[in-house]
Amino acid sequence: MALDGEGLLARLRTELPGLPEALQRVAELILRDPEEAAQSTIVDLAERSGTSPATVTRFCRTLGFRGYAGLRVAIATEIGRAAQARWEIDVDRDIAPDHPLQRVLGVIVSADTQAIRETADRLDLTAVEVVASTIAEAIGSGRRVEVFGVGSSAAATTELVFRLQRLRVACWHRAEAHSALSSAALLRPGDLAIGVSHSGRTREVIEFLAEAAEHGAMTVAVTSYPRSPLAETAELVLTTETHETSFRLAALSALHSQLLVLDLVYVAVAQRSHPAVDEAFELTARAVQTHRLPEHPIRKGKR
Amino acid sequence: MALDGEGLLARLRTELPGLPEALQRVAELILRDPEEAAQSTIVDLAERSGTSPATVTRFCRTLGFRGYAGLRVAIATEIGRAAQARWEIDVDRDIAPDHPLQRVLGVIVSADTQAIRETADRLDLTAVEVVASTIAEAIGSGRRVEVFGVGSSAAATTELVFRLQRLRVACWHRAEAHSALSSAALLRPGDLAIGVSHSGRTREVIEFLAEAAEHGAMTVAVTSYPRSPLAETAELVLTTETHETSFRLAALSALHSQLLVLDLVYVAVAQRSHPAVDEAFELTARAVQTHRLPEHPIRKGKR
DNA sequence: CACAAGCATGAAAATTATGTTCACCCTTTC
DNA sequence: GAAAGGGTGAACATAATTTTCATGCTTGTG
Repeated sequence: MALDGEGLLARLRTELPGLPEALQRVAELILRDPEEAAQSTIVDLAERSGTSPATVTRFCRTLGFRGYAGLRVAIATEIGRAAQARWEIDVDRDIAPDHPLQRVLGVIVSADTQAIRETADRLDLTAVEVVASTIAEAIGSGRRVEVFGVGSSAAATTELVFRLQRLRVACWHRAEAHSALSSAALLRPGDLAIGVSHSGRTREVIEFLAEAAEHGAMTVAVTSYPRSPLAETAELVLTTETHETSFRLAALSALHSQLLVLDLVYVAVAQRSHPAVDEAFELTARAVQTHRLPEHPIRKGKR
Repeated sequence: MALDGEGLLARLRTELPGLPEALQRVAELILRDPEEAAQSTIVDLAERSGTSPATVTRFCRTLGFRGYAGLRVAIATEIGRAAQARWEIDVDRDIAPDHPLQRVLGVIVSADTQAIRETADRLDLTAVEVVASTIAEAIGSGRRVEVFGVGSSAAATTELVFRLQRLRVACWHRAEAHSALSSAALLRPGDLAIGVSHSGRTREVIEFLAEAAEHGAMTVAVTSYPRSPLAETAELVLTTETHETSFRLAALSALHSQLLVLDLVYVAVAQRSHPAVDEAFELTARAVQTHRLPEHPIRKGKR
């Protein structure tokens, strides 16, 4: 969407503590009943929050809107969104130690789904296209794909590699910085290096991409911050949006965003390597099958 | 909302032919670009539709709104709804080799978000409660937590372990079946074993849980099939729903569901281990910090 | 401690947007 | 072809929004 109020309510909640007192009162009022706020005139809002219209205007400006109308529309948009998505009613609250599980779950779900949706909204499909084609070309051609991510991002990279290998892509994930750097140094033009880091500031990953670039490989960054050092180092950037409601939540949902992006890359590669690879697909599926117990009629469980 | 705009745009389209000419022009303009309409003042709208403000007011009344503000909010709400719905529509389609990326993305997003929501809907919170408390008790008490999953599920388990370790839980993830079995054999009453398998039929994982149970550990299965052998082996079952639109998609979104469940477990443990652990949390965050390049000036969001 | 500098705030003025009235025009109908 | 009736916009009235400005409060400094 062009003009977005995406996560407006979330942002309000986040920024609320940093706001001057009068503005806080306005924010609270809006958060307490967004629907009503969207209907109110600026005077209403001012009165009910015990402030003045001038303050409300300032409030809008502070949030980056041109004026009250902008805020109103943004709130209304959010209401529409929430109405459509049942789970997002509880949107964007933070988690406190004493919150019941039901609520915690609601918060996590909304953070995750919103992260996924926003990532999808803003993803640069052209870049994905390029990445996928490059990987697809690497199949059976002796070209290599090196993927690197540490900490939480490692889960995403492992998964990508695991899947790409099923497609017969010569693809590796390095568990630690040293071997990642060595592998990067062995890359050549035509090869591909993918670095994943939520913050875009993980030194090891940046060095990994830089090393790869130096040796002529194409470099791709997967990060939430398109202006981070990692992004600047890379040729192509795939942006993963996250909901900055709280630091902890952002970290959790970042993984979902990363997976989404990498899933798409994976599927796109599978599409582009058709049909030679469909076979590889089936083969690996069958190999795994033998480790599974046979499909069987369902036993009536005790639980 | 009192006068709601449910399907406002649809209604406009329906009623358009029956409207007088000037009002039609207004309706068309709105339908052509609802977003822009929501941003415009009544004068803008009048000018661009070649009518007068008076006409636009009449238009609002005709539709049952109290005035222009009402219409505006209704349009904005619709926009939000549409934006949200966009990712929900594509459900139940499959992916074919020739589908464009945009569509593939839509299918993946809807499969993932739906999997997340359904998992949340059906999750047995009581079981989560028990698991979380057990893990929380394990902190600093010499009790152990062993987690095992192979293939795709390994990503989820690695992540869980990574996070739990930050909370000072004595927690391990085994990379392969043999060491998983040995570790399971070393478990004792009070310890916990978590086995993750989408299908619930991965032999290694089942054996792992069985071994753990034999030694008196509490056993938890995370699987999409609550009546699978894995589930029957385990004491507690956390069910991850997936959308069975296609085999491939189910596998992709299964990971999101697993992550959701394990995220919840993680947060629940963090809650229950407060406050001794808040410190551990900060500490690890800081240790990682030094590997990051310094934070840089934050973009104060324009608009 | 006095004082300046800097913000936050609301009162009131200025501007703009919105709603209302009314005169006109174009159909339609008899 | 005249009267009735709805549709329309110009002009006005009202209300909402924005801007300006004076004031009080905090913060840092000599």
